[in-house]
Amino acid sequence: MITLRQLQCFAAVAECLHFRRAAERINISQPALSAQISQLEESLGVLLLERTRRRVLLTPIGRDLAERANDILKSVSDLEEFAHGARTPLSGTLRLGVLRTLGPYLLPHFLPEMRRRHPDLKLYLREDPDDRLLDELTSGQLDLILMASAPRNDDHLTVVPLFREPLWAVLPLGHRLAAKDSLAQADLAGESLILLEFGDGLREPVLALCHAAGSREHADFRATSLDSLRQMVATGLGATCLPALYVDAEALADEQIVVRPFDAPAPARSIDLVWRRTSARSPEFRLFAELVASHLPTVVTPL
Amino acid sequence: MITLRQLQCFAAVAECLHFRRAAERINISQPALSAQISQLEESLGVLLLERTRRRVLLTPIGRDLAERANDILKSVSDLEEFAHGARTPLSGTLRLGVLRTLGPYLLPHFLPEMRRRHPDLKLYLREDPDDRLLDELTSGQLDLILMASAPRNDDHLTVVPLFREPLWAVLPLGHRLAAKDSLAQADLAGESLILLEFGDGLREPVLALCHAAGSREHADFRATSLDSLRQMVATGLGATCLPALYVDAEALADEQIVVRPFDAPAPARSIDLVWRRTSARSPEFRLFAELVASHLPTVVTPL
DNA sequence: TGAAGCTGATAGCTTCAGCCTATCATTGTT
DNA sequence: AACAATGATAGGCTGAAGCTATCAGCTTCA
Repeated sequence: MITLRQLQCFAAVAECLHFRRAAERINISQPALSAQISQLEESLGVLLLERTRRRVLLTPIGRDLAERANDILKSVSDLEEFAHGARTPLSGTLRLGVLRTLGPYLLPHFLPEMRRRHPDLKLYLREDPDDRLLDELTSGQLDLILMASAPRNDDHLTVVPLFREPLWAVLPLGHRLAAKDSLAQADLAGESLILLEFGDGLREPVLALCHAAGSREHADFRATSLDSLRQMVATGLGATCLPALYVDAEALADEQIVVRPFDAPAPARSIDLVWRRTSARSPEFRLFAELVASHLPTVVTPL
Repeated sequence: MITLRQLQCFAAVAECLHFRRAAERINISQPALSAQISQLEESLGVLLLERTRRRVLLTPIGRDLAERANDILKSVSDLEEFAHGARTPLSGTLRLGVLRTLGPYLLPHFLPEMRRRHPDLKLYLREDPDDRLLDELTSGQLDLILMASAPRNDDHLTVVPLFREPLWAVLPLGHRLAAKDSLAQADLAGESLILLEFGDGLREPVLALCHAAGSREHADFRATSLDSLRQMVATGLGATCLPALYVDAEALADEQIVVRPFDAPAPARSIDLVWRRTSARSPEFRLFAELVASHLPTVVTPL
């Protein structure tokens, strides 16, 4: 195996065409440089330099190889510079997983500021159900995830609570509860609520609400996205609960539905930032958490 | 400075995500590999791997660097392979200098065969006057030159005589000598011959011929190329002598002029192949010489 | 719950690659 | 003929890189 040292020495000689000057340039003695060149020629099985006692010339092969050597040395120095630059926090590539019911409504609040403060950060975003997110985090396919109610009993994970996101009641036009400005949970007694599938961090808190309020899940329909849920409500299929960030971003402007807050204590889901405890970039991830926390809209409750 | 060994070790671990298997793959012990990785992380100032006792993951930076490391290793292995392949004779790039009055008429005779037998040889061609060719050869800008009457007293050079190229008399239509099938040198007595400038290996032998035959250089005209020389003769400006390869390739078909050979011993120029004695590729150059010599047309005399 | 089996890290030792200084051998210059 | 410059060689030292043996943390399974 040839070494970078050999290539470095060779590149120096190829440029200076003079052993002593080349040796001086890379701060070694002339014999040491001679030895490196000899070894390179030996292991390549090719004469790179044409030595007259009086001067040095590159052989034809030497010319080609000198060019390649310089390219390689440049790549190495790029790599080193890249690694050095990567020590600045929140730069490089970060693979962030996020719930489908959360990402599109939360990220716009902090991504512009993130880009402003950490222009070298490249975010790879992946939306998945919570179980998949956890799998991908622990298997190393993701570095960081945003999810609801992250598991607290797994000491491989670091979980940073970010905020509580309240749920809002979403009713068809002309619903009996639409007349009230805000609802108590008990107002939903007897209602059939349309729920999401598992995995988006919403089904569970709404089911809990049902249990507490004495309502139940709509028997015939189960939605697969917040938008379809909203549209199902708009067609009069029934009522539901939607998270505050989505309501704020999408539902308030929809005149086909009625949106009402709950009285305190409002039902809510908890959003956490999670990473592997062993991750080398924990400090950066805490920075990430702080940045997200400081750019939350007023519809959610910081923790 | 990081080393290729470190990159190689890192690339192996990045692929296997397992120290022992990676160590086995590159045939070192696991502790040795651990040490290499540690040193790489140390010198880059960056954690590349996330070590759980149970398994290994790449950090985000590690992923980027692994890709770069693989690129670099690939370049190195390409370089090695290139150098290895370059040991086959007459491959790679060869910078050949040649006289302007020779190249276009000689090269077509052997270049096709050269390409067939040595498909990996890339020829860089340069046409120049003889003094410039010698300068460029000794300064290392050329590897090999084809010229006339190369200097025999310079023991920095290896000179291989290739062939003698006879000169032919070239006359305007209706010239008094056009009636003869072939000329004796003395037939030119009293003629004014149009000559080339210095440097193309033709002026000197024709001047010698003038001296021997009792003719002289045309006082008013001196040509700068064989084609212009031919055209000057065609307009009746005077007679001249042109080399056999040119005559064979270009002048025989020209009906505006008359071309006549000389009786033996015909005036001629000697063509040599020349390289620096110190050149590492001397054996290949001898091969080159043989190939050229074995593809000469019958109009020249092999040596 | 405790033993067994992985994992990567560490310790102690050996070898050899890489470097230095000093000097040689060749060649071109004065 | 003496001198200067250049790359190669010799001898000796240091430290990097490798090995074997072992440790320490974790998982698995009886």
